[in-house]
Amino acid sequence: MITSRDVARLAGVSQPTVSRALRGDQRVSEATRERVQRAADALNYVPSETGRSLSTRMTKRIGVVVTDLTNPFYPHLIGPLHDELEQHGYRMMLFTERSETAVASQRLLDRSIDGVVLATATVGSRLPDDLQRRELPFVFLNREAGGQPADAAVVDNELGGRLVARQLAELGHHDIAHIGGPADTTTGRDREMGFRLGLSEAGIGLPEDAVRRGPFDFDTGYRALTELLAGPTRPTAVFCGNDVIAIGAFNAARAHGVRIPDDLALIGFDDIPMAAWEAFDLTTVHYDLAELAQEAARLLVQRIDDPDDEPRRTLFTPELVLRGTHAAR
Amino acid sequence: MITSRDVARLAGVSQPTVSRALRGDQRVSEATRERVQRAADALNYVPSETGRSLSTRMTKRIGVVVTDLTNPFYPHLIGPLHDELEQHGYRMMLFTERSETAVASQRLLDRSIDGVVLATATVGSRLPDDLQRRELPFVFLNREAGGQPADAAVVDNELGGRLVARQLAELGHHDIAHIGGPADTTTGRDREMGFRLGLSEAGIGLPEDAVRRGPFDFDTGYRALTELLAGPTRPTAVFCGNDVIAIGAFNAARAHGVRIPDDLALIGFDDIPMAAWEAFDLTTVHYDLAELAQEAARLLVQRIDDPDDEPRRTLFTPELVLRGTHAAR
DNA sequence: ATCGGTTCTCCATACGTATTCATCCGGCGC
DNA sequence: GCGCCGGATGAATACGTATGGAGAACCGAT
Repeated sequence: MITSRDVARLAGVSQPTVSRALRGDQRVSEATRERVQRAADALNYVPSETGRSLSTRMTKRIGVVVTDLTNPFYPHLIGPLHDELEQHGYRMMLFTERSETAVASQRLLDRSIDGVVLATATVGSRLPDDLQRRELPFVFLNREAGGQPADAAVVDNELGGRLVARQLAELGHHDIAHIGGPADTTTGRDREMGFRLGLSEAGIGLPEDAVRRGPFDFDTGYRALTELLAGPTRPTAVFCGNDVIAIGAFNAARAHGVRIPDDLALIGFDDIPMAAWEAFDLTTVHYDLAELAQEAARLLVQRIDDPDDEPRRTLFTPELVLRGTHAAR
Repeated sequence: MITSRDVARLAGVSQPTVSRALRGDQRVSEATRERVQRAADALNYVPSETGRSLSTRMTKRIGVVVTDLTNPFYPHLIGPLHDELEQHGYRMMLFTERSETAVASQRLLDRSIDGVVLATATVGSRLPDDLQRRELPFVFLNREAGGQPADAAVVDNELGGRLVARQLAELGHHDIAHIGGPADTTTGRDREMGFRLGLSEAGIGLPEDAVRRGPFDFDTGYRALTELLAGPTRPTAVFCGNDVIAIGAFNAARAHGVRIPDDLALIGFDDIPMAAWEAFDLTTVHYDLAELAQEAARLLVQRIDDPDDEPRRTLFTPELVLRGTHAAR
């Protein structure tokens, strides 16, 4: 393996000079810098990231914690996140939070990363506390965990739910159902809360047996809608906790011969690109997903640069996108 | 920061003993091991991954190179890949190969990873050569790059294309089109080649203006089908280079009022979960995507353990899944 | 010629862990 | 009581880079 010593020997300088020259330190003369650069090129030298990390105590790596990668929602966060982090000189390590075991959190705490993006926080989670105790900077993306105030890039989920409620009320719906995300996620909880508030402002109730909850995935929507259709009072409208659930519900509707939007209005949340496909043409709640991820990256990078700043929470304002899956009653 | 020295001091032993004790080295007595373990627990000690890497010259990290994360295909590779790598004690770093600049490949060659999974190889790419020159183990996943023989987990794309051709021939189609992937990918090339061969065996031609090519994404399918529908001879069947293209084409068909499968047969490739959704019910070429990714992980881990083994190429056999997007002419 | 002040380079060392080799100890056989 | 053996531990060092402070070389001014 080629080290900075080899380069130093070839260039006839010391190892520290190589280190400084290649990083553009002003204290190295132009002539020396060129000589070193030539030697480095000749040897195809690439500085060891590990050596550098040990010395600087920075790894220039960020851990990103998600649960299920195959959920179509996350790639739309991870993609922009990756690019934004790269722009700031950071690379991305992926972690799945399947089981929040001690072992798993060890892997975050072994100083192999400079910070963490929590994209799938749950309300009871101990992970944020662990990170705080270790002084490992982190930021919430999309969901929060309650508890201590911390950096976060999130959507005004309550407002989003409220917008949907108003729209459905305006369209004349009364028998309304909700297929929401898990109760221990802020996205699940707040969207439902806003929806309930919006409905009650319009004088519409949301009985508990018209509410289903589950993971933010296709199956949740598929199964829950199947159940709702089999129930005593068929809803005429369903608000889904996110687009992936809505698309699950959409497919269940099709499987049961229920026409959308004539028989059933369906509204999602997130406006992932798939929602706009002709096959679905899903009415949903829009916000800038890429911008959300980028903001999280920026917040985290700033936190790393300045650990003692006040926590900052960026709240994105959602808006309703009216497409083809809603209709008047 | 807590180091092994702190643990050593508290336990009343030397630093090397801490290192040995915590890793279960047999040469440490049971009594000492317990004492060290208690001290480590008391201090919440987590060994520094960086220090360890510098010493062992292994990082237990694998780089995964993809192009576009938001393409719905890749998550189905990355998810199982992540899990399989984790089982072998490796973590995953994500790289995007947007521009194959020198800088980008530096990031792979700085010894911050023990191996690379190339999921989006292109035929002309210099990257595999660079890796080989640096003796950095790598494996091709899904696509190959031609050139030197190397470890690879791939599907028999030619057979897959041939299966589709036979099926369409059997259904009586004559005016057939193909919307394929890029010509510089083995998946694009070989699927098209197999398709051509299969068609010609059945005495059916595939004129060049019935073939469109582009990235394996939604837009390629959408745009290409729109063009084909506007052409002089409308095809009655289209074979798409993968499911994502097929779903793009599906949506274009819907946008133009073309009924599937009555007006147009549509066949994809990969059988990603989305293909089975009722909304699409896509006839496609199936293989075990998760197993493919896992095999790539296994091949890479073995290569790392044994750098001088013969290169191994695992070829998965695809089969046609008949769903609802094909019909007899 | 001496001095002060730059400018450039090097020496020494730090970072945290793993490993090689030496050492120490007790126990055993003769 | 001597030597030997094996088990357990410690001292020294390696891994590759970055950095603080010291030193060398050079310049211009006096």
